[in-house]
Amino acid sequence: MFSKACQYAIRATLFISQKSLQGERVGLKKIAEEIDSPEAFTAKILQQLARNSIIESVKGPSGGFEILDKNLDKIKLISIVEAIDGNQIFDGCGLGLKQCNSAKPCPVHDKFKSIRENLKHMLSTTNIRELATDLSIGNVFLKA
Amino acid sequence: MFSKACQYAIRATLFISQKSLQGERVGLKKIAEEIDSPEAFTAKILQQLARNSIIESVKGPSGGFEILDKNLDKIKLISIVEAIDGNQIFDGCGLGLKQCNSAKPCPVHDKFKSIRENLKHMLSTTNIRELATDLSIGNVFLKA
DNA sequence: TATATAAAGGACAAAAATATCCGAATATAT
DNA sequence: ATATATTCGGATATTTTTGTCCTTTATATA
Repeated sequence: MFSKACQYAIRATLFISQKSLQGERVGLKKIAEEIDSPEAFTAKILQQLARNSIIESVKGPSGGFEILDKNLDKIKLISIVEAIDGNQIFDGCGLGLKQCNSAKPCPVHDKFKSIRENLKHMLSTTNIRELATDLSIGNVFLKA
Repeated sequence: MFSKACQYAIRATLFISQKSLQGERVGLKKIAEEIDSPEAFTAKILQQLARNSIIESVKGPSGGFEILDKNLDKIKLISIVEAIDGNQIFDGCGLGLKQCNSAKPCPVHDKFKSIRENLKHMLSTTNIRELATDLSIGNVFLKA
C-alpha cells in the first residue's frame, strides 16, 4: 500500500506528536529506536517531513524534532502520505494505465474508485493529535 | 497499491480472457502489444500465472496462452494479486509493524482494517469473465 | 522425421527503493 | 569564544524490482 519510507514517516510523525503533546522535543536516535527504523534512512525522511512543514527541526544541543501544537490538529495522515509517496495511490490507475478516466476507463476503474475514495477520506479526516493521544493512553502501539 | 508485475498480470489475464471467450489462443508478442507491457518481463509473469493455474500455456506452433472456460468464473481478481504480490496487502500492517493485531494494534489498525476488507471483498467477488465481457462490449479498455 | 514455432528457464542488466557513511552547517551551553 | 550536540546534505552502497537476452524444451505440421 505505502512505501517503507512512508510507513516510517507515519510512525515517526506519530511518535514525535506524542512527545510534542508532552512538550518534549526528540532526537533522531530516540525516534529510530522507538519506531524500530534504520537511523540514517529515517533522518532523510525526517528532512523531507521538515521541508514539507509537517514537523519542525531544531539543530544543535537540545535540538531535535517537534510538531507545533496548532499543527497537531491541522496535519492529517494524508499530508504525510502525499509528502512521501505522492498522490499516485489516489490518482493513478489501479492497473497502471497512463490514460484512465471515467471517459475511457480501465476494466476495474469504478470498483477501484470507491475503494480509493474510502482510503482518501479516511486519511483526510484522521489527524495526528487523535492518534498520538491514543498512543499516550497506551491502547495502541508503534512497535512490538 | 499493486506492483507493476501485478498490474501487467491483471491486464494480461483480462486480455487472454477476452480472447478465450472468443475461443482464441494468444501469443506473448500479441499480449505484450495489446496491454502495452515489456515483452520479456511479461513472459516471466505469464509463467507465474501458468504455474498458479490461472492461465494455461501451450508450446509450439499455434501455441500461446488461454484460459479454460470453466475458470473464467472461478478465477477472481484476488487470485491474480495473491499469485504475484502475495497477501501482504491484505494481511500486513499498514504501518509495516511485524506484530500488529487486534490485541496489540498499531494506531491505524482499525481504520485500515475496514479499507482492506473492502478491497479484499471487491477482489474476491470480481471474476474475470465479467471484466472480459465488459472489454468485449467495448466500454472499458486495456490501453490508451 | 525434420523444421519451424512458441513457451520455459537461466543468466544477466538497469533502475528504483532502501540504507549507510561522513563531513559541513548550526545552535546551545559553558 | 570554544567545545559539543544535533540536524543537513552529498556521496556511496545494498537490495529489490523491473527489464532483457539467449539457450533449451515441447509440439504442431509439413
